[in-house]
Amino acid sequence: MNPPKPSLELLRGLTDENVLRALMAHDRLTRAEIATRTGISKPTVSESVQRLEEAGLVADTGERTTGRGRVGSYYALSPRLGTALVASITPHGVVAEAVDALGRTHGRVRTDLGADAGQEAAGRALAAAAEELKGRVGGPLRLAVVSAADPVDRATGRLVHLPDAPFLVGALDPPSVLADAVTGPVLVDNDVNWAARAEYEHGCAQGVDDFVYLHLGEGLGCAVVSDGVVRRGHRGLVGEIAHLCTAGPDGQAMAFTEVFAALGLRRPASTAVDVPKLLEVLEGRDAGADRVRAALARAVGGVLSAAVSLADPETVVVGGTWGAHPRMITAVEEHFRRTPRPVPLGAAVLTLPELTGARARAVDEFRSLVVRSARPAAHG
Amino acid sequence: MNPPKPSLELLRGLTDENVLRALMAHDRLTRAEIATRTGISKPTVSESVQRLEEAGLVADTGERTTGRGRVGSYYALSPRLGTALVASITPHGVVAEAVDALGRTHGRVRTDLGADAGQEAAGRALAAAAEELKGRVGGPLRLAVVSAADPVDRATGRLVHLPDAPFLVGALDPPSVLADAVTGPVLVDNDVNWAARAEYEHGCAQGVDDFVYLHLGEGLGCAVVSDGVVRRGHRGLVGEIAHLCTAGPDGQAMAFTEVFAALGLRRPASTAVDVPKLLEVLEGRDAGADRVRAALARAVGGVLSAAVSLADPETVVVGGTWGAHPRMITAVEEHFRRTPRPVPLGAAVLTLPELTGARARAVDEFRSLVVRSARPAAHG
DNA sequence: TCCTTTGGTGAGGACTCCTAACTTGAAATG
DNA sequence: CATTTCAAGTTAGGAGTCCTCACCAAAGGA
Repeated sequence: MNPPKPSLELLRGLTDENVLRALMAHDRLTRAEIATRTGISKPTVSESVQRLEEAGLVADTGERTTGRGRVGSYYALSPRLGTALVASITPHGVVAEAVDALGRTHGRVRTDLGADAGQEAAGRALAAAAEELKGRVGGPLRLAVVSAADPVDRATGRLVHLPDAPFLVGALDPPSVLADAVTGPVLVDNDVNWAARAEYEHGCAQGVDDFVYLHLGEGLGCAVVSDGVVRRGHRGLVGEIAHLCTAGPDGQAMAFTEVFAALGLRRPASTAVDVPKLLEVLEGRDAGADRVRAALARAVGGVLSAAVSLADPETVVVGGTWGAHPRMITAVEEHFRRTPRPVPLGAAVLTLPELTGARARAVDEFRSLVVRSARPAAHG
Repeated sequence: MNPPKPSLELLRGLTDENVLRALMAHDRLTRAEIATRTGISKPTVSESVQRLEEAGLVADTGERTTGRGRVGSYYALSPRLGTALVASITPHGVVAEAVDALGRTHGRVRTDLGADAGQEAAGRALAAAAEELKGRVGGPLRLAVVSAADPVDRATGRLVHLPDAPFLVGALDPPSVLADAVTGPVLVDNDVNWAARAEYEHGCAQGVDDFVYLHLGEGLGCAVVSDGVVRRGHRGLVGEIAHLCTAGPDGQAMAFTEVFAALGLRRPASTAVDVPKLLEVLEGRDAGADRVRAALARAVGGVLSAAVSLADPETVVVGGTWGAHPRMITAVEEHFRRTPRPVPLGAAVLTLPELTGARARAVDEFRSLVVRSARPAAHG
């Protein structure tokens, strides 16, 4: 609402931020290089570097320039800044990494979980992975970004069990599980949203500010990217499409998840999609397989009509264990092309996309944490 | 990506912005009052006021303080800043206003259009209204914000005719129609989006950062507010729900607009909803009316399931000629309450909401235009 | 008439950024 | 090996911005 109050302190903070951002983009720079990169004069940069060195944010690497001219000192972000934790939790296991402010990965821990490991095991694995990484990188974990294969409450970061949706990871509260290992905030979101971010930054939706990412796997979900940001909605449940009203096998209206029940494609005693069986059908050659493929295409088409109406995407990206299957893409596209408002359709291209997206967010968040820590007096 | 470069010019610009924003919030202030309101020191404010007066943005009103102490001079935004045009175009006519940077309305013009006036008449009425207002306020129209009762292309501001959707206002290109009367940018969006903004700022969704506004009138539309902003999507067609797949009268899946065809509630030779007939049914007491009401509630319920899945709203606001009808609200709520993810439902409360929303945007936009004009050298 | 009160101005200081010139020390050059 | 070249970094000085503090001016109240 109100513009910031002008002050010389604000100006100095801006100089420090420029210097820090330069050192986040290039791992080591001399003061003269920082000056040319930022466009700030050499004396001002020198002052700022001195301030930041005293504050412990920047350190002389000990390396020196070689070549003609005076020997220069290379500076870099202090290794004592610590790292950020990135973790992905799926029913199959936990993968965790530590990343620094330059976006470099400093370690990776992987824990496989048995089929019915339960949420306690997942929580323990996450906490253990964090401790392991903390020890390995030898510095504090300043924040964490967690991906979970379930809906996440936006306000608390806890996993949410919605009616008639599979609860793959189970009740888990990452912020409290990680409270001991991580000194700062713990950001949690579901894997589909992180995957969408990854496709936006490095994948097939690069630079597309408005798109929808449809995830079709054991669970059914999607992500909505609007104006370049993954939108989460009030509770963080954007994209939980299990109950979206769509067309069933015989043309009757039903919830998306019910379509799989009607087609006999649910896992026994569960609301999760029976992926092996579904893939078998996708490959099938008989008339029954044709009928199921058509029914799936029609059901997905109903979901897409909703996505087009409510998100107006430039493209739709389809991912997930069976969603990205070529025959599925073809079937959906063929159906979708004949609707009143078709949109280009593409298959997701990244592997482990949720980790990529979470990592990108962790780096962003860690960087602004570091920049903020350079201005202790800023209260706005 | 990169923080702004620190410079003394930036600091000065910030002071000027603080002074201007203070004068936008209170129509006349002395320099001492500006200093206390902004928290900036008196000498600095004095310098800034002098600069802004020389630049023609601020003017001595000639009024003087009364009471104890030295007589102070009241300053205000210069009347030569001009005004912003706000206009709403519906099939029934054109309403236009001029607003200044303080948010005060300076004139209102209303032109009724005959039932089949056509788009040329609408365009002429809009241009005439703009000229009339320009003459009446005696200054330039620096920008325009237009509401139109049809989908609007986000990139060009032109109206779009979607298949099987009524084209109420018709082909119209507000930016070119207003090019002569308005010196600056012309922002166009559809009435539903503006209405949602109005309900967000002054209506029943005040401060609710994530909600969906459903408009049920001759046309069918909705607005999605996410993180406090009306989202428009890639082409500006968020909320064009005519083809959203929902449940028909007998439970079969069909496009939302087709439900009205199936119920005989479309206007002859058109895809617009026959509102008088629908209202008659809403009031009806026989079994047929019950059946139609149930069918409408079910169809709207399907749309809401999509809205909940893809936007995760905190509340849903229903407006429009028949959508806000008490019996409609009741019927929809009764149905919606029994779904897996119900959300509080409310009726829209504002009259002429699209004008209110467009006016709010016009004031915002005009204010930042004025602030920008105080920093001629800012290139970022 | 004198005191109080308040808007506005002036002087001076602290601070930030910049340009320009200078210092430094190693590599290139002869 | 002496000299030149070159680039990193420092120093000096100046311009500009904001602030505090003191002061002035003028109207109202005592």
